[in-house]
Amino acid sequence: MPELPEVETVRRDLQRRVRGAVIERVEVRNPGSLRGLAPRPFTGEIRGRRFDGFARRGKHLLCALCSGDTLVVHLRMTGVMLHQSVRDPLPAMARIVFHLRGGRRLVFADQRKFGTMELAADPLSLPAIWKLGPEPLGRTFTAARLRDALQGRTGPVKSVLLDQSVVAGLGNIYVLEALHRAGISPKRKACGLRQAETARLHRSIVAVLRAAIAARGSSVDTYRDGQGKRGWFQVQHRVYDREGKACKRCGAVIVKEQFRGRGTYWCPGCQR
DNA sequence: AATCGTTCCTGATAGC
DNA sequence: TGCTATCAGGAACGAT
Repeated sequence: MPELPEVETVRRDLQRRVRGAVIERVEVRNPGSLRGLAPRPFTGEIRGRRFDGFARRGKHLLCALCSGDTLVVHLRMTGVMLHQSVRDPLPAMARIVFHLRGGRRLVFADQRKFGTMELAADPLSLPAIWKLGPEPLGRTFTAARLRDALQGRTGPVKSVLLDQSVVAGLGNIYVLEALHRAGISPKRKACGLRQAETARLHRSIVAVLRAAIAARGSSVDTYRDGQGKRGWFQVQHRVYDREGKACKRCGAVIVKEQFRGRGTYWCPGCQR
């Protein structure tokens, strides 16, 4: 599923290939993807505009239009943003299609229809954006800041790291991968981590995200980049989707358990 | 204020 | 073989 590294990969693809493109027409094939907004004002505001640039905040893709408005996209579990030629077959799960001048299009496809997009004059006015915690690859995300955020949180560290107001952009895959690298069990109480463990966790989060971006993300299931290609970080996973396999660090068998309604992978041998 | 369960959705898959 | 039940999960939401 698209988390920070996947959304960042798509952002870079679109920045390189779609920036400057003019939208001739918007096709709304699934109005539900527009988060309750009626299709008519949506298409009307976008038609004829130019994509000025692509930014990212957490897992949100921010598409700036020349009108000053921003198209805020969240891919959730199965969303993809595919830049293709009009000669290419339209994906079966195409939900919103931006027909671009010059024979190309930008397709928002989404199997499970959980993904959303909305138009905002100022993205910071959206709760989903202003409530976000620090960018884990930004200067404000320090070990001290992570330690502060975990203080007073009695829930399991895995759940707390999935809270987007603590750190922005982590999902199930990278939380579990970071916890393994840090040697910390997902079930540990967040506020119970020692300072050295918090420091290790901070380093692990940064390291795993950087490595995943370098590998263009994890294509465990439906994730694809802006050209429809797979990422390859999944082959570097140490716990996620590795149930029953040997831990690459200590050799113990990786276990999977439903924990708080989510599949949770960890190594009982080296995660304490 | 934090936390927990529920809900949304549909293709893939396991089980019979 | 073919059908059906189950599963995957980010985040909003309501209840506690």
